Amino acid sequence: MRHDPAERKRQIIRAALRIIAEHGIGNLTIRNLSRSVGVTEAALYYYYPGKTEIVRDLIRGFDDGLKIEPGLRGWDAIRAFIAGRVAQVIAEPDLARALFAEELFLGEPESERLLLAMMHAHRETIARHLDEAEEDGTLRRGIPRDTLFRMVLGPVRLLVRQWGMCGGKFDLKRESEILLDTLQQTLGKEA
Amino acid sequence: MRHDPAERKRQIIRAALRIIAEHGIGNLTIRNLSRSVGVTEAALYYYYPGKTEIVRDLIRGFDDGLKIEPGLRGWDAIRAFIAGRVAQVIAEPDLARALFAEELFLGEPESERLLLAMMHAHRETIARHLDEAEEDGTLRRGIPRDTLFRMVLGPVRLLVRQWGMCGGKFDLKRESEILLDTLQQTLGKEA
Amino acid sequence: MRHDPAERKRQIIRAALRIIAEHGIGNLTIRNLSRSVGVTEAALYYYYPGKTEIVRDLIRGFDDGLKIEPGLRGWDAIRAFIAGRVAQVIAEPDLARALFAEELFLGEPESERLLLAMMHAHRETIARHLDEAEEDGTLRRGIPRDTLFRMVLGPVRLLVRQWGMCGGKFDLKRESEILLDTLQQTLGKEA
Amino acid sequence: MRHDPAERKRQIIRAALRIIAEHGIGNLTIRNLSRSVGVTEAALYYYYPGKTEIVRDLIRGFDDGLKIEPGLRGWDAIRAFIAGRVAQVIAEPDLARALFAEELFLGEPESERLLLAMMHAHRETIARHLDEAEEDGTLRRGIPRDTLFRMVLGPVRLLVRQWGMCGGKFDLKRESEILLDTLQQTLGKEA
DNA sequence: GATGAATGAGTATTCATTCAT
DNA sequence: GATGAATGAATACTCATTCAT
Repeated sequence: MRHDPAERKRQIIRAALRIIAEHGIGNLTIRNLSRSVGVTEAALYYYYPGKTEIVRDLIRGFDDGLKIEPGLRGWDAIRAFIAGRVAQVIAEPDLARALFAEELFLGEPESERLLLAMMHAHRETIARHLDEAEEDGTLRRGIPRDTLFRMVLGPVRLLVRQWGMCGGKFDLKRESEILLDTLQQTLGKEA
Repeated sequence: MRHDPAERKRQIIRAALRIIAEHGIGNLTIRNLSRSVGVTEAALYYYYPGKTEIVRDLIRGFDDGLKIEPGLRGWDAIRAFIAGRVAQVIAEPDLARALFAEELFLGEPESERLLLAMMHAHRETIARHLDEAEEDGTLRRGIPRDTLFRMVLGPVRLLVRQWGMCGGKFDLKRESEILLDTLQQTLGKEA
Repeated sequence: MRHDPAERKRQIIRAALRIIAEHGIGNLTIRNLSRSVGVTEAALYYYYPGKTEIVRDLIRGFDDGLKIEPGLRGWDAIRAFIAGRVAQVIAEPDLARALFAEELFLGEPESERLLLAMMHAHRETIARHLDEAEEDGTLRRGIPRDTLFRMVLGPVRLLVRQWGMCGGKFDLKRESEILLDTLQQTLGKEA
Repeated sequence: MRHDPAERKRQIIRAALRIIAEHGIGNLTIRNLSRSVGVTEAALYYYYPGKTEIVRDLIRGFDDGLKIEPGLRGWDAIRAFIAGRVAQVIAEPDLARALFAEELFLGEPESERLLLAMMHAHRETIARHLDEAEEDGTLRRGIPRDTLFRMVLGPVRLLVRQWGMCGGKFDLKRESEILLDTLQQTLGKEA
């Protein structure tokens, strides 16, 4: 059982993520990756047809298990979405270095496309829930939607990256809750 | 005179930045760089001892011309700081792709250190000015300083990256002003 | 029974020949071969100890079923020999691409030796029958034996290769008969 | 002077030809080639963008210096053409192993095309001169043109290959003259 | 100020082969 | 009879760098 193929693939992806987080994408080579997994370079090609597919799987992992319960709306949905991200990053800390670093994958057109599609989908989701919050009267009116989006997601992205860059030295979950409370408070209907 | 060494170096850095922005850091090779500049690969070594030093200069360029007039304090200083960044990015649009992508330079320890130092310095500066704003009564009390920092700089970073990734399709200056107005308004002393 | 070992081996050899004919000997890899046969790479090693032995069998196949009825002599024997080659090539068209391409198997010493031995044997056979034709008075005197051999077998080789390279677009049997008639006529006793 | 680039390129091509002749095209690797030339593998890429271009130049060399003086016609032209080939092969004996082995380059589409084009051009040339010989009354009538072509060039090809495979053990020039005399005699107008 | 020629280490990938199951 | 998983050595090619000129 130690070596069912799906598990090995996961092992490879995890190792790839760790290399990116620790030594940058420039050091994500087949050699480094195979060593990190503990097999030969050739062995990787038994599981993946090429490096491209490894990176593709890695990027797809950015979205894994990231579903908002469909019942939620407005701020609740946004909080759930962000809590999901935070949980994901805590579960796989190496994600924090790569998750929001779209530039990393520049030059590999397929990766670029994948990432852009993901970003777009997330923006749509958040924007929809911000609209709901406005309707519900729990969000100030008059702020342009794009600005609003940046004010909500910008801080989250920075928070996660800070956590990644300092090696998880602070309590990400707690800080994210403080951040969201503050956002909700300052962006909420003014007294 | 057209090619005094300092100018050539600047030319090299600009070409490097363009390559990173357009084709990713993985394509920043001595060969590509030399072709982009229009000289031989060997010629680059006349100006720089090696690739490392080119990247170092490139990163140092991130901070060039980024001085807040010393007279300012509180929100004025913060706005000036961010306006400076925005002006810098508009002047050199390729910056937008690399400026906040600390992960790009992972694996080159000196670059990492440089970037972290820059980030730290900026955080100190902003934090100081946020303190001033609190003292001046133009900023809500009770928000932890780190959270505050994230809420101000996170959106700016995201804004600049969006502008970079969409190829400068919107008016960055205007959007940054809207963003700052909104920030100042929502974070300001409540009613 | 559909897959008794001998049949499988023949199947492997046939597949190998087809690969060489269609994609060149550089594409005769264990992987391509196994896929073409429809089994795993490892499975080939059940039937053959290695690639070398596969190639050896393939070359041996060049001579399979190539027997001149012992009763014949002179031109009749030569015609029978060549008709045999032609029939063989028509039965297995991929042969036409490899049969006379001794260079293909250079670098594998055993294959080289095998091929040279085959060529030598054929030359002896043909030469003997040419001698007989001279004795019988159906062949001009005065032409050196080596030249004679080249004048008879050279055109046949070229004919077969042309047929192979154009994908069997003309009637090989008919053309070979025309060729032999003409050879016999022009090389026969002058008026 | 020892190292002007054109000479180095010629040196590379010659080495490549020698490898093919001695060890087969399967051993024409960048590593073997570079060692044979006496430089690093990387150095080859200074002169050629890739292996493909080396092979292309090599094949182009098959046609180098192969011009029939335009004044000649009929048998004279054919003899000149063949004498040219023979001289070429004697000057560069490794050619003998590769010159007529079209199969060697199967699977590299560009090489295939190049070779086929060359073969076609030569066939046209020879066929034209055979027509002339018929007009001039120095060639029997009634032999189909394709057959005629095979009867003339087939023996030449075989002769050259025999010379190549036995390592130049006999006098190629002399044998080729004997061959041509005999051809001209047997194919000439019958008494 | 800059080039042409070269190198050694590294890149992704493919090869024939092995072996426990 | 055959497979799945793996390997070590090779493949073509690119990298940053050097150095004589």
